[in-house]
Amino acid sequence: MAKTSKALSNKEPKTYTFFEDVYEVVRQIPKGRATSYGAIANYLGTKLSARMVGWAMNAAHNTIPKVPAQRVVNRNGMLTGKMHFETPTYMQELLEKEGLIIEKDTIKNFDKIFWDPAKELAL
DNA sequence: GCATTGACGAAGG
DNA sequence: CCCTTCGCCAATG
Repeated sequence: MAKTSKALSNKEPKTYTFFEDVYEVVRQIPKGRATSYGAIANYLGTKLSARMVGWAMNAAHNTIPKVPAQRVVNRNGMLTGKMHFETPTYMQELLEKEGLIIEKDTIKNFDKIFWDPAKELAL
């Protein structure tokens, strides 16, 4: 699990395990909850590279079904990636529809709705 | 093949 | 408390 693309650089760079793992976790985030890149990275064992999670999300735009990336924000609860959506406001709208409260591009009560995969999915 | 960048995060000043 | 720097790994120029 969580193998790097280098490890499987056979000639089919489509088996991005790391990316798929990220998508899988993100899709399991319950409605009305949110998590951070670092939390996912921590769950995947690459906590020192939370940036890779964000990088994975960048490619998530082509995945089917679409990954609810709006539920993934930075450790501050800020919608840093909203600019990568179809529209800069789409991310916030989706979250608000799920019952979350966004204030100044930041999720209110983020510490309460925070969903930690390493804890909730804790195996 | 080296330098820069990036949807992050923790630490230091 | 705000801002800067460093680390991490992969992709891109």
